[in-house]
Formats: sequence, C-alpha cells, structure tokens
Amino acid sequence: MKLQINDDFDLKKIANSGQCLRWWEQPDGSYMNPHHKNCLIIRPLAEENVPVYELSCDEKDYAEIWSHYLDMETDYSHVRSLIPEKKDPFLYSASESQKGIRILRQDLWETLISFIISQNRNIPAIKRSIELLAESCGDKKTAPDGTEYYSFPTPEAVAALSPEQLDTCRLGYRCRYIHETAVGVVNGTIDLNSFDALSDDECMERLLSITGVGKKVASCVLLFGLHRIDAFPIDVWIKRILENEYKSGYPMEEYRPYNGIYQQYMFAHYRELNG
DNA sequence: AGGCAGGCTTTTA
DNA sequence: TAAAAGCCTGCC
Repeated sequence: MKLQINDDFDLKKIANSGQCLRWWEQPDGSYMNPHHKNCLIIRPLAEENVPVYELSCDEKDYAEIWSHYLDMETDYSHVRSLIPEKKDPFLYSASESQKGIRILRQDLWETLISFIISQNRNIPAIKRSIELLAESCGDKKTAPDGTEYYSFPTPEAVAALSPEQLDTCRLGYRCRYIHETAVGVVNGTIDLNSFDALSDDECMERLLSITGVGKKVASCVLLFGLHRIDAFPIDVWIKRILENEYKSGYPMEEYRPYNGIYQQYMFAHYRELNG
C-alpha cells in the first residue's frame, strides 16, 4: 500500500538511532524490519516532494500492526515544538538535526534481551550477537520481497539452548544473564504481560530485579519496549552531554513527559558530531 | 545505607 | 590498545 506521512519520519535516522537493532537497509534505499511474526518493508517514493512511502503490507495490517509499531499516534512535530529554542540551544539544535526519529513500539521481550546484550559493547557488535542468537534458535522466515531471515527467538527457545549453543552467539559474560532471563520468563518469575498495568517506577523496580539489568538497560527497556517516553537512559554519551552541555543541571522536570524523546535527539546528535 | 574499585567477554576502530 | 547504549560482586 501507499502511505503519505506528514509528521516527522526519517527511515535512516530511525534505523541508525540505536533503538532498533534489526532494521536492515536494502540496496534500493528501503528498510526491512521484522516485528513479532511479521516483517515490513518501507520504501520511500519521491513523488512531487510529497512524503509518500510504499509499504509491503495491506491497509488492514497497517491499521492493526504497523501504524502502532511506528507510533503514528504521537505527534512528534508537536513534541519538538515544546523545546525552548533560546533557553536550551543544545537540545533545540539536536532536535532540528535529528528530526524524523520516532520511538518505535517494539516487542518487550526482544527489547529486554537486546539491551542486556548491548551492555559494554558498540552497536555493530550488538547487532552481530542478536543475529547469531536469531540464527541459532529463531524461526526461518521469508520476507515480503523473498529475502530469508530469522525471527527473534521466543523465551522458550532461548531457555532451551545449552550453554555451549549460547556461547556461539558471542555473548561473553552476558550468556548467564540472557539464559536466566529467558528461564525466568518461561517459568513465570518474570511476568512480562503484567508490565503494561504498572507505573513507570514500578516497571523500573521489576526490571532492576532481573540479573544483568541495571539502571541504564532498564531505562532503555522502559523507553523502547514499554513506550514510557519519559524514561531517560544515561549511557556514556548522555553522561558526556550532561557534563559538557548542562553543567548547571538538566531540566528533567520541565521536559516531562517527553524526556525519552529528547534523549534520543541528543544521543543521535552527539554521536553524529563526536562518534 | 550507599558509594567505589575491579573484573568481565568480545568486537571495533 | 582503548573504548564500547554497563552490571555484578566484594569491600568499606
């Protein structure tokens, strides 16, 4: 189907933002991304300067799955318009240069495992481990364009892996965290379905009780897996930003409930400048 | 109680 | 060789 998108929407910026580790750029400039049991291909069409895209799904699947996944309910240009240009020139210029990023509504389980894997590693290495894990126990699928890929493994599939099999995914010391988390989800110790009904703070508390999940990973899971858009992950880059650009403090209270979206602008902007 | 040092696997630049 | 979308353990 064809779709015109008038709000902020930049495929490349979303794919490179670091929130999604399985968006694959195709030779023709389109992007393919698996989600649950489905896979979507989005191809930009340059038609008379109108932001039109060709999606590999039909209207029904767009309405039921992909519109929500792409967070089309949120008006990002409005969220950007709330940034005080003169009072906070750094955030303002970050939001201008990174306009087009959206916070996807990704699967909670996949996000949890992906960000446990992410700790103390750079993005190419993270993506590699995730693909190895998918290949080792995900299901082989065929994308709408005929490409083969592996779905993100279920908790049951990961829990069933032997230590030797997990070790082939180059997870290093995170092997134990991944395995214990998968087992916890399977046996009900970790009830991912219960999170939606909880407050941000309650979600944070439960996430922190998982071995291998600290404050940073938990914040990423809140933001990317539970769509709590006020969550503010502080990684090495954000830490540098706070130290260098906000010596007199960052106005967290003032920016509620959009701290997570602003964090994404700053993260991507700073990495582009210094990474 | 809360903060800090040291260690951890592997990849990337 | 240092750094990488950090966390855990042990120690104070």
